Amino acid sequence: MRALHHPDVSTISLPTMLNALADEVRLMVVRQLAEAGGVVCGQFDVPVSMSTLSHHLKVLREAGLLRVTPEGSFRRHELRLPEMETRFPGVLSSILKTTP
Amino acid sequence: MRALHHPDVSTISLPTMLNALADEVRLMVVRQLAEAGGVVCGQFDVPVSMSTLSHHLKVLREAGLLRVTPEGSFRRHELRLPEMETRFPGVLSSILKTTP
DNA sequence: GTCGGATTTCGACGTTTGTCAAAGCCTCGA
DNA sequence: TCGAGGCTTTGACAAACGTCGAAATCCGAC
Repeated sequence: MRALHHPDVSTISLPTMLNALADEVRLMVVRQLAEAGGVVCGQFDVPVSMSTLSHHLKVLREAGLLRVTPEGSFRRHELRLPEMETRFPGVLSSILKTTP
Repeated sequence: MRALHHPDVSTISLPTMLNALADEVRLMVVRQLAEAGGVVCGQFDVPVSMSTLSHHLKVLREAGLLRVTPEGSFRRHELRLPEMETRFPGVLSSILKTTP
């Protein structure tokens, strides 16, 4: 398995982060992660195909919002909330507080 | 002058708002508005042509972030911060607190 | 090693986006 | 009424995006 790249949050720009969150599907993913802690890829409840979900997860990961850890043949996804709060205080947390 | 449409903030979705803010130029505009209060179109300091700026202002207005009032031959732009705070508490204000 | 399940990558496709120059529209003042 | 200034609209274009199915990859179990 190729090592997954997780950018240092200090290198993430605000537009990059906001762009990652400015999509209905990705917002669903982030909300589900915030609620459930770690979520395995196949367990997200989203109305798109597996390959599209995979694409969205990549966008979120490259924007510094997700940490992905292989667990056997699964992949566990977690929100990098503490780090994002350090980089952009209040932004992600206030977004998560909005009602879907 | 055709009447300018300002959507009711209650009809704005979070992705729409975030998408409007997920652009370097539009973020510059919003920051300048937050600092200066009302800003006339021609006075924004952005690295794009007038027509492109006009396009970005339209995106921001349609996302409920701006109120535009004709003043003679000028157009005054204001951030709809209080309304957006009601709709999505903390989101816009925390974004404005980040350093450019 | 091989099979099967989980996930990603690859093409491909249509849509949306950001950009500019040119043309158009509005308002004010002469 | 005419002209000029301020802004928007139009038309064009390349680039980026969201989507899918099919093929490829990876991992654990048999």
